[in-house]
Amino acid sequence: MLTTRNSRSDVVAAAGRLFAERGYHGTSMRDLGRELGLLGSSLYAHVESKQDLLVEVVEEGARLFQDSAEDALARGGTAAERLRRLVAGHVAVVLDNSDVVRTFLNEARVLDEVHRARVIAARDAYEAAFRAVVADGVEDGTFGAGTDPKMASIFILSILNAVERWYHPDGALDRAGLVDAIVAAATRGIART
Amino acid sequence: MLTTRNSRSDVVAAAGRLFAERGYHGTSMRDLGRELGLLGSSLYAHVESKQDLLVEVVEEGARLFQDSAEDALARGGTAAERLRRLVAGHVAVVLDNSDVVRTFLNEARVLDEVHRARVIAARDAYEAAFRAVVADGVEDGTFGAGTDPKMASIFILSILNAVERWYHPDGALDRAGLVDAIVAAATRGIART
DNA sequence: CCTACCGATCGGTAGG
DNA sequence: CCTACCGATCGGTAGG
Repeated sequence: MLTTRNSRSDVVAAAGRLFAERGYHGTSMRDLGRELGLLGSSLYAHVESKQDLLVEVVEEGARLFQDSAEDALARGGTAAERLRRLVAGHVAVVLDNSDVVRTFLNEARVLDEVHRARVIAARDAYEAAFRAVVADGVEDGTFGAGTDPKMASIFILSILNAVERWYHPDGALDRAGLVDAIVAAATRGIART
Repeated sequence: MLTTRNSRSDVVAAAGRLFAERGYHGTSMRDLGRELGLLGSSLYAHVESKQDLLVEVVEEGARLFQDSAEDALARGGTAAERLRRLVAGHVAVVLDNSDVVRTFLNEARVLDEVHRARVIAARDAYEAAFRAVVADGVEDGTFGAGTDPKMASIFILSILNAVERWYHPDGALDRAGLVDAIVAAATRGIART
């Protein structure tokens, strides 16, 4: 059995896994090395510092959400259609990159101020995309006239960001059903239908 | 200026603050000592171990939510009334004990299996209270007949648990307005009204 | 609550 | 990617 050498992206991926599971401060470079079958000190052939690894994982998370929102909006359509694509895109990002997303959501506070500010800006831009779509939906009558786009966006994103905490892909609810349920909650109400 | 000695509960309170801000692994006993104006080693006059401090903070969080749910249900009333009291109680717990709550929500994974299992059981019981009230509301017609109590509870709790991440008490939205908005999202829909 | 420690582990480096 | 380290910091203890 041939064990190939690790690439830099292997190291980043493993770091995302451990940071997600145990947190940044709960993961030592020796833990990370063990995960890859090498010594902690050997990691410095691939990476400059531990912080550097966190920066890469978190910025990958920011990129995934940004790209998802861009895709969802680029195809146009009604506000309802765009909202559904935003929700479906978010769910896909969370379920297909849970390590990166969990690190992005929970460990960004450990970053130095410069990088943390960048993450906050990315989150704000992402939320703004949701807000704009909801505002469009209020104008075209998809959503109720009294809807506050900011509050609605916060609530929708609260539901989306919590998905990772409870959803199991092998359960009774499949991915499309999950998206349907969240879109229904957003448009028809949590306890409606 | 007289500086009094610290009590055990002072130590636990300070631990909650630092665990919430920097995480359990991001907080050293020397950090905690500095916060209280004493040396890290002096903390062991008040407490048996660092883990012990985490256990106390997290179990206080569990207790706060349990008591809140018990109070909300004890006074009876319609499903809608009980749901509103559950929401208002949750918001009060979060806003009046944000350090404890943040530690409860984010640092429980660090606990040993026995204590972590206890926390998970407490969370399950708390969610069950929401589920039961929503189920009652479906039966008495307060909520739509198609409402899934489990899914609705998860969504409501997702919104409630996220409050701590964005709500600032000194902003335009006061506490009663926040509760109203969340109850409205739960009953009339996120993007309705 | 302090002094004076302890062994273990941490992130990281030099040199191969 | 390993060997062989480094200084700093960690949780915690003995004795007062």
